[in-house]
Amino acid sequence: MTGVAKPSTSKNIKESGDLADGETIIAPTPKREVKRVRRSADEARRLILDAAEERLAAQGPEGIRLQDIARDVGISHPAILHHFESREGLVRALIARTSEQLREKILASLTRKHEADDALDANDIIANVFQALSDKGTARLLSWMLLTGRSAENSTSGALVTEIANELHTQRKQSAAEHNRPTPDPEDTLFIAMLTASAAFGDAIIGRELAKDANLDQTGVARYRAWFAKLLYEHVDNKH
Amino acid sequence: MTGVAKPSTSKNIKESGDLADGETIIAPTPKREVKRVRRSADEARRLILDAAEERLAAQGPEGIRLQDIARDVGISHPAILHHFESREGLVRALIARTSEQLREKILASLTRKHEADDALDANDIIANVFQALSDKGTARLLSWMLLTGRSAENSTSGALVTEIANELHTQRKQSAAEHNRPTPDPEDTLFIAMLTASAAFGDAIIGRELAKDANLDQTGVARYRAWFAKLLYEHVDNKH
DNA sequence: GCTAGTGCTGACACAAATGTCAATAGTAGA
DNA sequence: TCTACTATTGACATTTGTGTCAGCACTAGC
Repeated sequence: MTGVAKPSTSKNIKESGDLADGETIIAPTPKREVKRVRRSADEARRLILDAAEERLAAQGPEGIRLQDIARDVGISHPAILHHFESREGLVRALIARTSEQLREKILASLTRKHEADDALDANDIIANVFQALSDKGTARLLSWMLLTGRSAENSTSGALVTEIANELHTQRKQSAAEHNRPTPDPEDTLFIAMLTASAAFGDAIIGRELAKDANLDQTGVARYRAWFAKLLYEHVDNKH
Repeated sequence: MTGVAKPSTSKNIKESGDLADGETIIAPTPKREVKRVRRSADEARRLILDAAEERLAAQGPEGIRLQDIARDVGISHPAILHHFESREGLVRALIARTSEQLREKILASLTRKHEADDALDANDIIANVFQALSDKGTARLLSWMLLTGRSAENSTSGALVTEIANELHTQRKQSAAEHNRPTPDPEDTLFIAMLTASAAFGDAIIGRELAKDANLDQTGVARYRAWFAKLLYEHVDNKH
């Protein structure tokens, strides 16, 4: 979007920077009259992160450009630098927020199942995990983080799998005890978590391509995920 | 051998630690005396792509910078533009080459198993697929391709899964016929291929993090892949 | 109403990367 | 050996994006 032709000479002619509203171009735009919007720092940060997130999801890593994001929010790009110090700071903040959101979503999904009586409804959990990674380009963001070597600064995504595996294993042990079955192998549970994470992650990135190529529509994708859930479920069922 | 030191270049020096060939750095090389190296166009293209591939694997997408790659090869950056027209052209060529190599590797691995008597040795195939995607940052490249929306131009990666699924299904049908068993569901085979692709793809990107976090060493990772292969194998065994 | 604090802005400085161009120099083929 | 072809180069142009700076303007606290 915003394929507006540049003035090509210098940047002085630029009106107010808001390319969205057409009226500002024609009108002399008495800037003095416009009341400058002033938000709380938290609110401003939130809006900026939202815009950055959207850009990232829509256009990939290179979509994170201060000028563009600033325009989306309706502020000038130095305002972003004011709040995040640098582009790198913005990226880090975005990664941190996204990771935390992912963590909350997935753990919530797991413990929700835990409270319900049926030990683990693989179908729902799988669907939730796949969904969480696909939403808002979360997997894209994390993948970019890994691709650019920013993983060292952020341990959330890594630690998450162990956390999940532990939670899962607790449930499996409990379920096994209730049915008088032998305790499952912890590594088996870990591998289930790892496979789910990898598969969901990969799916969030190439899933669309795969589905398109295989001529799978919405329901086909749903069948695929259900198939995967069943695969795991049957494995668990036969195993313990 | 361009020993020309750019005035006040900042981070190029810092990065030079991972250069493969040391000779270009050490040699003082008075420029006038050096015989200009002239390669065939194909050879030059190959060297440039190799360097780009290495940069990409080591430093991520942003590692593909004409100046750096040119320095790696030992040429000037306009030479790259001469051979690939633009940076975008280089990227496209790299994607094409990598996709093709991946395709060959995986299909070779599949048909190799086909020739051997045992229908499909899941262990080997899985290992090969995971390996092929991890090598040289192939998955990273493809992931970047998808992240930046270049997927439309390249159908290899997408079509590959269908191709694999077809090949796999042929083998399954054959195996089923030999053992007087009912024909397997084509979609089941497709899902196996999709899951394997997603899992291997995801693994190539976050696998390192997952393994590190879960305290899995080399053998642990091998166990994980074997576990996955077994999971599929058992599924196939129970299914048909 | 006044003042301090700070969110925010325009203009500019700066760096880095891609791309252009005319000229140079290997090399194959006559 | 000569000639046409083209791989290759240094210098330059352009673009684009980040970061700096001094000052303006909104709001809370007095």
